[in-house]
Amino acid sequence: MLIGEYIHTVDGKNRVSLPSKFRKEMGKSVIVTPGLDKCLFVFTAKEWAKVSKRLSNTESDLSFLQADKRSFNRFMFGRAAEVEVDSIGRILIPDFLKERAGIAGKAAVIGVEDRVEIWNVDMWAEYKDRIEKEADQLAEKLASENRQQ
Amino acid sequence: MLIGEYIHTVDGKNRVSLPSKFRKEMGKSVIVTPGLDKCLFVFTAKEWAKVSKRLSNTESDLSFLQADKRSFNRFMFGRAAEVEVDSIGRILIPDFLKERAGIAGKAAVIGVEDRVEIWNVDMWAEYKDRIEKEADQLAEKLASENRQQ
DNA sequence: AACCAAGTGGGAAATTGTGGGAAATCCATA
DNA sequence: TATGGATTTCCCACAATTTCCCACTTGGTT
Repeated sequence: MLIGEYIHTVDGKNRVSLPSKFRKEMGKSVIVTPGLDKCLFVFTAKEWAKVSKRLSNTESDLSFLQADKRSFNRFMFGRAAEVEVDSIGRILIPDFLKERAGIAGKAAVIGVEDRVEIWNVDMWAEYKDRIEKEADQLAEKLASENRQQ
Repeated sequence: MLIGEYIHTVDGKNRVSLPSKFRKEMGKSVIVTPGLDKCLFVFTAKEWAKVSKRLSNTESDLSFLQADKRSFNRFMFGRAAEVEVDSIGRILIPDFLKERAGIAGKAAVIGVEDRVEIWNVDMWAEYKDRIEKEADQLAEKLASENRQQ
């Protein structure tokens, strides 16, 4: 399971070290995609297989209108990149993704159960503040939704 | 069951001894997360599995499509850390968690049934005071209600 | 008093994160 | 097709941090 927060540098060649604790699980090749909320998602090959299968399956129960779905898939697939993990555990962030996430200098690398997210450090700090404040409300809400199921 | 209060030092390398009475139950690897009231929760691997399963609701593979779930997962996993218990029963508190809990020098290590909590000593003292006063008031209130009957 | 267990501290070794140079590849142009 | 330049890939090196191990101290027990 991928968990925890790490602040790593993005060097002049757009390389970011994966935290050593993640390396085993990440394997030697990963998929980087634009994520939701202005971060980047990094999936293991295995997770990506799951995700892409679910997204491309036209009979899936995802409540997308077909047009929306096409757009979303362009967003996810069209801008995804398969990148190699180098011999000492770094990945290379393609320019357009780096730009999209507003990443430069330092980046927050976050383990979120089965994927990794890469954030602009400041945005991550802000985001954390916000979710912390909302946490209690959110927990209650999820709990009540659970109850209703 | 984990019970009792211990004041332990957090040394220059961010290490804290688990009370020897807790060690057997904690195993060799635990999960540390930000808890409520600015303390840290320390779960056994087993407890964590329960907690995270209950909260993360993994039955939908694409939970990242829902904003609520994204937030919550980042909250749960992004700020947690899996840490090894060293050969003599200490754990290492990651900087970002230590900071969040305002821990330095000394920390209160509290057994709370099925998890351990780590507190800034002063905050713990205050919290205890408050609970105790509330308990007193509550007792008095109950007593006076009784008297009036 | 001697012993044991628990908590604390610190040194040495191993690992991790970072930077940068050299080799390989690609691309445009002559 | 050959050439020069730029970019990418691969590899090595350094510094800082982390990990591992051992030793000291304290307090309680026999």
